[in-house]
Amino acid sequence: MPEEAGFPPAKKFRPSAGPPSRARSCPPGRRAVMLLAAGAGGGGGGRRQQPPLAQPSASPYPEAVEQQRRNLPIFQARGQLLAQLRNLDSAVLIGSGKTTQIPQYLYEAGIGRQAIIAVTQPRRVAAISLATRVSDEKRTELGKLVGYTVRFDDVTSDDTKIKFLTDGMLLREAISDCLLRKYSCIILDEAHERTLHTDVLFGVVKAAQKRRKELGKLPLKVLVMSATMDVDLFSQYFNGAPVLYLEGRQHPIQIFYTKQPQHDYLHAALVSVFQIHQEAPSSHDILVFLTGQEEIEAMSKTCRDIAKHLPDGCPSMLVLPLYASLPYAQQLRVFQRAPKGYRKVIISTNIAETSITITGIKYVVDTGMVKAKKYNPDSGLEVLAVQRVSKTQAWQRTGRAGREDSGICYRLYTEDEFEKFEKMTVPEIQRCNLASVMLQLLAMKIPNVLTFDFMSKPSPDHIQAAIAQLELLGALEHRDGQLTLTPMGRKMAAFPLEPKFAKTILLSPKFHCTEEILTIVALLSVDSILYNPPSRRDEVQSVRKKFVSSEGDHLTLLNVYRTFKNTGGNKEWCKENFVNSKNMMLVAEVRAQLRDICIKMSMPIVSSRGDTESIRRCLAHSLFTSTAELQPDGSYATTDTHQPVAIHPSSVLFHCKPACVVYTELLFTSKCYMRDLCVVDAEWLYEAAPDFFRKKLRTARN
DNA sequence: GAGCACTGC
Repeated sequence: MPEEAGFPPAKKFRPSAGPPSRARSCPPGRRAVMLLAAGAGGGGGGRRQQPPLAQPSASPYPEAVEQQRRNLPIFQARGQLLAQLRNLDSAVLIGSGKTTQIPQYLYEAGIGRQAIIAVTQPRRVAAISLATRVSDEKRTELGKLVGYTVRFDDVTSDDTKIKFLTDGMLLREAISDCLLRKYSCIILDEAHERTLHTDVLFGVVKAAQKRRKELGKLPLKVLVMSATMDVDLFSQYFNGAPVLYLEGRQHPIQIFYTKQPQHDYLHAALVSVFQIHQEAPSSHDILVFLTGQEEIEAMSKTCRDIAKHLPDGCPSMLVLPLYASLPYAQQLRVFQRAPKGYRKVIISTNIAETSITITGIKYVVDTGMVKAKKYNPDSGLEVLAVQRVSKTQAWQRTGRAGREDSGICYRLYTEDEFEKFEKMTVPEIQRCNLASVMLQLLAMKIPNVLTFDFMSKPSPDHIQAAIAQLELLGALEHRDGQLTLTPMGRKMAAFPLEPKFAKTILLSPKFHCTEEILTIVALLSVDSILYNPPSRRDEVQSVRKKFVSSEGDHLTLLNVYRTFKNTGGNKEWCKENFVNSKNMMLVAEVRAQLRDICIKMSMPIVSSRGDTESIRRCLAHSLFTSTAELQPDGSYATTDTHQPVAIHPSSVLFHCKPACVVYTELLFTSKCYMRDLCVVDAEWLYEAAPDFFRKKLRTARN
């Protein structure tokens, strides 16, 4: 074992259930408990294992499919499970390998047949692949009995009874029907991830269930599914719902901690990788968790360099970086089998923790660090910082080593350090701007949004900051002591956008530039279309010159999009111009969706025909809360709070000194950076919001 | 003067 890291003897545990002391016994005091033996039966285990977009194949032998379903460990509990679920309003299910089977069991037993059974997922690919798989198992065409709904893609019909959908999509549906009348049963899967949308859905679904009961309508059954044991909160929240344990198949994983704390986790990771590399058979792949692109690219290069000079008899090494902004074709390489005699070493962000599942991983090296966003409601500032993972996250990483067979996990921290990690990751709802969430809840006509029944309540300051932001955008009014949406607010809620971007679109007809604003907002609402490989920086700069606008990033991006469209945009063009084609395609889809919404609202859609000033005026009028001015000493400060800020190095204005800018995002990394800037006239801002600036200037002087 | 974890509508 790596000497410098100083690993003591291993500990064994079973991954999906957390620490061993709790894995095999159920906490006392449960009303209903079910335990299944691990390791029984064949078949696929019911969990998605294929890479994104891989097509799960239908078995040519239908009987075989049915036999496979019967062989799943969960099948033994089917009768007992159904007997309980039939009579319950709500239940919490723990364990793995159940997402494909539970909805089928319910349907086959005639539970929830009066309407649709919904299964929500945090991610699109999961909703699509699960629906595909279940429709195969039912031997029906996808979109008939079993279908899915995700943004831009609705594969359902009047026959659909089992519907997989993203939780964000179900939340959208709740805006037009907050009682969710289409559904008899809602299964909230991957609840342990506590994504923003899942957390809001908890509240919306609970309210719908209660209201339907009061009105004597079709009852709504709610099942919460979690892969981890920390479910007390779920059970309490859903009125003490019973917890059912379903132990799935899992493989033992040995864990090694370091003897000493590691001050340099990158060096420790490097040492561990090469220790494993020199000892283990080449077919055993390694997955390393680091925090970000730069770190990962640097470590990849170092690994490749060292691997060139290893002694004879050592396997070759195939080093593969993995992070979200990596072009799709390069991401796919992690799924390919390495050539004979090569070991795959995948160096990844936490994208490999949940979003991407790679088969064949035998070793996990966990640095215990993650880059994550925090939000400060006082300043409205988002801080992106490297920090310790939570225990839950560490278990999740460890589990990645035991998906097909037993595995080994090296934790580059001591056991004492691990014990001091936070138990759970802070739910997203407590670390992000809540303006969108509040707008959506108000659009659902939920009575007291300020006291909404969240499972993990955000602080009152946090909610108040979101309300204040919506007020500034003109979305709210106080009527009869209640907060309600203005007509503007209702229109804003129709767009799948941050409220300030929805406002930008709604203001654009006044400036006769809706065509351009639709493009700009679409560009801002997806990940950057610009691909910046650090090793080819000079090349990127010279290619990008032709698009650059001295008026800022918004207009530069608009130029890239226009050129892409005018040259009949294809992947070849994207590659030559360092444009991420996947994101570019997405921009076109988003734009079309936003345009449709405008048309439904009977908004006039006109172009400014080359007049860029009107576009900048429109941005100034909608983003007036996010502005900064040049100070006498050459630095920048925000107009409202005089927070010192700097132009982000990715901006086309990085080397320029415009007097006044609007930005779309403030991000604190090593400094407080403004991202996506547009040059504006200070006068336009005062014109846009005279009250706001008068008040701000006064407080600033005091 | 020098940099951006991950989803989703």
